[in-house]
Amino acid sequence: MLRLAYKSLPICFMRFVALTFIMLSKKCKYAIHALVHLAEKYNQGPVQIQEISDKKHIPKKFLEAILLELRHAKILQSKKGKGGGYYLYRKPEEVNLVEVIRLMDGALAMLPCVSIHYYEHCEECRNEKTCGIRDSFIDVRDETLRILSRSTLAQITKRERQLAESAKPRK
Amino acid sequence: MLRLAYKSLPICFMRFVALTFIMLSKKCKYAIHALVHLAEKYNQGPVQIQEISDKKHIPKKFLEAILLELRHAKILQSKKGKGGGYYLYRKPEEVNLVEVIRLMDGALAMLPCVSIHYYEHCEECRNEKTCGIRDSFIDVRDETLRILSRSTLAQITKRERQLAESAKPRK
DNA sequence: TTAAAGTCTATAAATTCAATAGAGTTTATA
DNA sequence: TATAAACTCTATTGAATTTATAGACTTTAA
Repeated sequence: MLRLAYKSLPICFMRFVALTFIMLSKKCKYAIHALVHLAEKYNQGPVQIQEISDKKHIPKKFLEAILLELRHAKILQSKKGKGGGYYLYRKPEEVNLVEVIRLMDGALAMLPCVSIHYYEHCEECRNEKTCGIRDSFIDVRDETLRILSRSTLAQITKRERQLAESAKPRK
Repeated sequence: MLRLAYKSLPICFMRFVALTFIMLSKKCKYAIHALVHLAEKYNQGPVQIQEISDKKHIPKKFLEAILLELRHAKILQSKKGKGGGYYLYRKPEEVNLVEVIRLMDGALAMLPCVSIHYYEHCEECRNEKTCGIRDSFIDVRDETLRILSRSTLAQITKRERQLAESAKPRK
């Protein structure tokens, strides 16, 4: 994720460094927003890429590729030809953020050596058994998984309706 | 963080894509490992860059820049000239992973719109007040902060000693 | 005075991210 | 059955970031 946050540091190559954040990629954010849009339109027929692109301000060509990937993962289904478009392949309750993030960005863990799906041996610690750093990141991973697996498209759209309701001016 | 995990996908530009993970950068991992090493040698005089580089398998020149940055953040102190090196500026109890990660990689939050230190308005959701996506990521952020702020260098080295002890063969 | 060790500026190579171009295929419907 | 709408797929590009290296400079102990 690119984001310019200028730091004044004496080291040349770090002086006007754009801080990279440990954040979701744009691709992943786009995917989530597109899915939420489709969840709102669940059971209302196919939605065109152009509509999602317009509503969520996502570059159309980039969105095409993202939706295609979601279709291959059997999260979305599409209908080709005139009157076609994309729609959810499963119920909104059955799609959670863990699956979407893993598909788009890969591991949820902050270190490869604590990742469940993308595990990789850590170069720096000689002995994983006695590495005191891993524990904290295992805890973070588990909490993240717990929270994001509860966040389904159904839960998100429900929450949006609640927030919209409470934001309305009272009679 | 670069890591090659090949996916077989029909889309050309995503076929042999190297999955990017939402992970700590190498720079940040190196920083943590270097700090743990210095915490182990707390109050034992300056430790040379070369020693840390050798022990933790970190490229020396890269490590130099990292240690310098940690010194500017008043986490480390250095001694120049012969017999010089780096040592902790504060007690190991007073350096936690939140500070180190924020310094090296920036925000801990997974989305700019839920970040405390690097907040940025979200382009995709028109109205932040009624966005149903933010809540989950606020929860993740808070749990991550809670866990990593408890992870101090003192806690990590203590844990390493415990693990080393329990890994020993019984008499 | 000299060797050891950190400081600093500059640059390079590899990789990733985000986006775009354009031809091809499928389908509803006039 | 022709046509326009809409998804599918391959390919490529440009910019930015990450990681690493080169080399001159400064400080200090002995």
